[in-house]
Amino acid sequence: HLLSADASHALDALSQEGLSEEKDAAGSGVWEMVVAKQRRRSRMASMDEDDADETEDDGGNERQREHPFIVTEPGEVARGKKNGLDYLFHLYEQCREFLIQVQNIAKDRGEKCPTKVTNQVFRYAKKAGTNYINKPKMRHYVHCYALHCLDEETSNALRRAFKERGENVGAWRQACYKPLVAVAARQGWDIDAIFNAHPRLSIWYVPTKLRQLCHAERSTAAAASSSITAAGVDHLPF
Amino acid sequence: HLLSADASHALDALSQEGLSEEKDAAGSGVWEMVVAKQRRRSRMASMDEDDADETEDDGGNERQREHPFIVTEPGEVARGKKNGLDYLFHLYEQCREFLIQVQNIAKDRGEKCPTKVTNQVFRYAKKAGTNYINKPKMRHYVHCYALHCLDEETSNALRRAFKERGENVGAWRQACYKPLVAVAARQGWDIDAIFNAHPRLSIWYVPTKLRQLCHAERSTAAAASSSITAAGVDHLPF
DNA sequence: AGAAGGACCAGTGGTCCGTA
DNA sequence: AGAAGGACCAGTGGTCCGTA
Repeated sequence: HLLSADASHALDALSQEGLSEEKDAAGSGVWEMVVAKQRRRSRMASMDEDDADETEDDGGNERQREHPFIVTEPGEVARGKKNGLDYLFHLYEQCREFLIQVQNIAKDRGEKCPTKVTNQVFRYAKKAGTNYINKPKMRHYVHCYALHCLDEETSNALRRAFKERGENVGAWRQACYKPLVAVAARQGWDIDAIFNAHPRLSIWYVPTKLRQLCHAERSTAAAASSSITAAGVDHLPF
Repeated sequence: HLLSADASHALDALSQEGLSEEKDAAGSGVWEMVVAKQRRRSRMASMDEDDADETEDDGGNERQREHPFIVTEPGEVARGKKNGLDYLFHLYEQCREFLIQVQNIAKDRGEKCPTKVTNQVFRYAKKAGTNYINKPKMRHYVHCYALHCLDEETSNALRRAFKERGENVGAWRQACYKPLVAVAARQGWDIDAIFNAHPRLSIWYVPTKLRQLCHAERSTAAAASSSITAAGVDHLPF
C-alpha cells in the first residue's frame, strides 16, 4: 500500500509545479488516480470492492461524510474507510487551484481579487461539485500543511513516528505545532512573514493557535536571553 | 489666506517624511497650528472670533458636525465655517498614524496585524478622541487623496481650476476620477498594484467606483487598439 | 472516544439615506 | 441643493458543538 518510487516521484513533481487546470480536469496522472479511487470509496462506501463488511443500506437522504483521516507515511494510501495525509495535503493544493480560478474571474471582471482562500473560494469549490472541501476542515489542518510546506523532512519524520506508535490523527495534528514553532524561531518569529514568503502557503490565513504559540515562545525565549545578557550566564537569578 | 512659502515648505516636508508620533502628539509645527485652529473653529463654532454672525445657542446635546469642505488651492486655509483640502488630506495622514499605532500594539501582543485602515482603526481613532474622523467620510474622498499622492501636479492644477470656476466639493470630487484613470492607463491598468506600490496609499482600499472606471476604460482602450491592429489604421470598420 | 462539517456569531467592508 | 456621518446590511473569518 505504498506508491511505487515512480508514482511518488510523479506525485512530487505535480506538487512542485502546481497542477494545471487541464491536467486536473482531465484527471490524468498517478495522484489523480489515487484521489479518484478515494473519492469513489468516500462517496459510494457500500460499493467499495475491498470492503465486504459493508452492510448498511445506502438509500436516499443519508448524510455521507468524508472518511476520517489516519496517520499515513509519505506515499502511503490509506486502507479501508480512511483517508491518508497525502490526500489531506492534496486538498490544500485543490483549494489553491480554485483560488487561482476565482482570481482569474475577478481580474477579468475588474472586481476585487482575493489573495487568500476566502469563503468565496469555498463557495466556488462547492459549486464546482467538490463537496468534500469545506472551511472547518481546511482551517483545522492548516498548520499541518504548513509544516509539510516549510520543513518536509521533519513533517515526514513526524508522520512515520506517529504511524509507528499507532497515534490517531488528533495526536499527530497537535504534534505538528512544536516543529513549526521551531521553524519560526529559526526565521525570526514572524509567522505571517514566513507564511507569506512561501508560494503555496501564502494563500492561507495563519491559524490563531499557531500565532499564539509563536508569540508565547518568543516571549519566553526573549526573557531567557535577556536574563542571560543582564546577569551573565554564570550569575543567573535561579 | 495662503500660507507663506516657508510654511508651505514645512508642511510639504512633513507630508513627505510622515509625522512622527511625538511630533504629532506635541502638536508643534505649522500644519499642527493650522489644524488646531480649524479644530477650534469646528468644535466651538460660536466662539470663532472671525465669525460675528454666529447667533444660534450652542447649548447641551446639539450634534456638532464638521464644517463642510470647500475647494481650496494648495497651501490655502479655508475661511469661515469651512474646511480646506489640505486639511482633508491631512486626515488621511492622521489615519495612517493611527494604523501604525494599531499595528504596533498588535505586533506587541502577537495578534493579527492589519495592513489597511480597517474598522478597528476607525474605532481606535474615536477612542483617541478624534471624533472628526469617520469611515464614510474617509472612504468618500479616497480617490481624491490617491490623485494627490500619485500625481500631485495634476491634483494641484485641478484644485486651482475648480476653485477659480467656483465649483463645489462634489464637482471637484467627481473630477478627480478622470486624471486618476489616466495615471492607471500609463501604469498598466492594475489599480490595486498602483495603490499598493505607494507607501501612503497602500493602506487604503481601492474604491469600488474607481476600480470599475479603470476596468471599463481598459476594455474600451483594448477594443479600440485591437480593431486598429485587426483592420489596419487606414481600414477602420467605420 | 475520535473526527467531520453545518451552522452560528461577532465584528467587517461598504455605503445609503435620514439629518442638519 | 450640497454635504457630513449614524447606522444598517450582506457577506466574512473564525470555530463550536450537535452529529454520525
